[in-house]
Amino acid sequence: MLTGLEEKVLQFITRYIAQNGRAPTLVEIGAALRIRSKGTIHRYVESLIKKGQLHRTGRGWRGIRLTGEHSRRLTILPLLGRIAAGRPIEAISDQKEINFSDLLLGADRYVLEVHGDSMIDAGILDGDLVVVRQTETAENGDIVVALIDGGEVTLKRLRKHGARVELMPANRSLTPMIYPAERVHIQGVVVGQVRLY
Amino acid sequence: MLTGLEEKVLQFITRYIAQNGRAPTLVEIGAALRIRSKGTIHRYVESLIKKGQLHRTGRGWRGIRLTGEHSRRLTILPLLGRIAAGRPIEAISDQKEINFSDLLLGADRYVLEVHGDSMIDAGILDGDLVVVRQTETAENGDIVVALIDGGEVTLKRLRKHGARVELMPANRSLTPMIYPAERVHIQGVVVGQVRLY
DNA sequence: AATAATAGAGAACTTTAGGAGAACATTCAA
DNA sequence: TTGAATGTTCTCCTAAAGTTCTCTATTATT
Repeated sequence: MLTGLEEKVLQFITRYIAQNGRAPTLVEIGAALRIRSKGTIHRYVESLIKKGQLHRTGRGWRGIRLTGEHSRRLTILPLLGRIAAGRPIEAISDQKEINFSDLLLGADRYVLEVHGDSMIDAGILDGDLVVVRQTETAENGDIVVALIDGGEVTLKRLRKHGARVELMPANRSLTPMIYPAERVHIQGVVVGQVRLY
Repeated sequence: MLTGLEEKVLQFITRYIAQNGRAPTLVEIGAALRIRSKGTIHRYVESLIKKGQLHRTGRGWRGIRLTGEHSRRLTILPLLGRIAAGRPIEAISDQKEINFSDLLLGADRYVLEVHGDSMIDAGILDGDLVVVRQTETAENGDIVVALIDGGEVTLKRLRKHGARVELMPANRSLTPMIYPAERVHIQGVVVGQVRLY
């Protein structure tokens, strides 16, 4: 059973690791809790270790870990909350994590740089990168990399109408392209989109 | 467990190898990290070898390699070419690679889920994830996470006008918000945007 | 009232991270 | 072959961090 302060120390350590990827120092913990003494903080940490909430890796600085925490991968970043782009709301702090491995892993993934504006209404801008999963089949509504007549490649939203295939740009000023199914070969499906600022 | 500097050395070596196809020299590593002593760098490299992050091929110059486990981190995907979203052009096949590590690396990065439509004209849609670099300073034109009056958080494009700060939504139907500089605190700058389909 | 648990301060000490650089050995390319 | 570039092995140093200890105060329980 944890005391009030032990609970707060543990919460702070948890949040710090989630945000910074490494443990805080004793002084950093103390600063957060308005405690000036390193010795006092040290006592709490030792107590939390004894109670099984924390453990130590080696004996260097910042050498404490949460118990049971799976090893952090570089592709996992903390999801700190939701931010309103509409009207201001407060950012929520929770424990979720975003695993980019889901987007990146797999030998069948590759990246294309998008050129042009035809998918702008789907939030895919000129210069964006799209992560594509290599496949020859796609569902209605997927954004696909389509090979037309074996020569040209384009990025469009797919709509199948029996023997005909509609490749729909996401841009109000452009019109859909309609082809017989045999002229269009799916090269892959967009599974993600990334933009670097 | 790696120390802060060990982590930086490893990141630099990883990036250097990805860019140049061969390992850096000790002096090159030192120059990147503003460390003058070869001996100090050598100590870090030895430590990373002992900790299994690097290994040596023979003993020539530039004779270090990334360990198998490390190079298996799939933050690098092949960039196969450009795809036209406007009118069809052919996909170019070249050797470039996209290094997502640049986006993901660093303990100062975190992710926010965007809620709302105010950045829609910048291609940031409701539900998108933005990768934020924690900082208190930003340049004109940056998309920033701004804390207003210490209470509310919002995502907007920054424009500074002397003592006044303009937070501009990227949505034609919304108007900019203008505040005295002291009411607005920058929490971070958007360095990337990711959408998972 | 006595006791135990909780809580904080801080002094004194040890250990670790990190940096500089000298001296020497090895490797590579002109 | 030879010298410059690179790698290796040292020692010395500092600041930051962790550890151990004592002293004190408060609060709840018996």
